[in-house]
Amino acid sequence: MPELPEVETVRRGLAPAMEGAVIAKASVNRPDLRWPFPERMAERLTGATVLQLRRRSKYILADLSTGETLLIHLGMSGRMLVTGDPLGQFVHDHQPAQKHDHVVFDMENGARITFNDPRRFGAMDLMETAGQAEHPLLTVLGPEPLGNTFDESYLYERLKDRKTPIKSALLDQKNVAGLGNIYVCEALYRCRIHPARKAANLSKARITGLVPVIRDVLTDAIAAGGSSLKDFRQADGELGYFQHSFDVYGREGDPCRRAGCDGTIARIVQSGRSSFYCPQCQR
DNA sequence: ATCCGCACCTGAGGGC
DNA sequence: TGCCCTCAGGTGCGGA
Repeated sequence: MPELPEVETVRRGLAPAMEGAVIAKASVNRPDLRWPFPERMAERLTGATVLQLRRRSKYILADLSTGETLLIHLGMSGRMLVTGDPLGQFVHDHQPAQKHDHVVFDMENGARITFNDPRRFGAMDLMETAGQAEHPLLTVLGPEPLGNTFDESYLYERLKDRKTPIKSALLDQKNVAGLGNIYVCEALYRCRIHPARKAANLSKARITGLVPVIRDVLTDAIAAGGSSLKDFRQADGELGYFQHSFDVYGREGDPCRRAGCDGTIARIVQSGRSSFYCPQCQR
């Protein structure tokens, strides 16, 4: 699943097909993903114009002409594929329905958006646009890592008393919203911080040093179109490229890429998730 | 208030 | 070929 850069890549891929376009027909092929879909979801979407596609953390938010906002989360394995368009702007003809195609939007402009999610950890919900700030999935989120309120003093104050490992602290969406397992590993590597270090034991300089690095890692990944692991595709079906830029994620046993370091990338398990790091240069 | 492990699912890959 | 095991990008929840 997609972390912030992959979700942003999907949002950008969907925008030309969906923004300003009418949902001619919404098809909902099962009652739920992680949670039940909202009441009458297909009817509430059909006929609506998508005014704007936004992203908050790993959520895509579609503001509709009906006064409602559609919330979409891709979970671990969710994809949004755009096919078939009259202008030749998008890539493929409509494909035959695939296993796990759970929701399909046929747009009046000829584009089709297919939400496919084998593991069904994803989610969709509808809320009033005016009241979206109160949505339970959104209220708990910390600041956007690429936004203005995520800065050095914020992160230091937020983490300086935490006894939890820095890895866990950065994965906690209440502290900063949008990082996942890959980009936390990569950011800690760039900062030479061992993932098991307690946040409270890190100096102020080391914590604040994470802020620009987190921004850089995410910005670089967005520029590369995200990373393509097992399940992720851009909305046009193409692969992202950032996985070729991973310094540590998935590189257990491979040599550290830092100039002058002869370490070997190791893997440990922290709260059930793999952490990749270089024991030689991350302390 | 924090923190950790569990749960929710399917599919891919490796070993035998 | 098949079976069994492990692992996978997330995150809400209950209990410690």
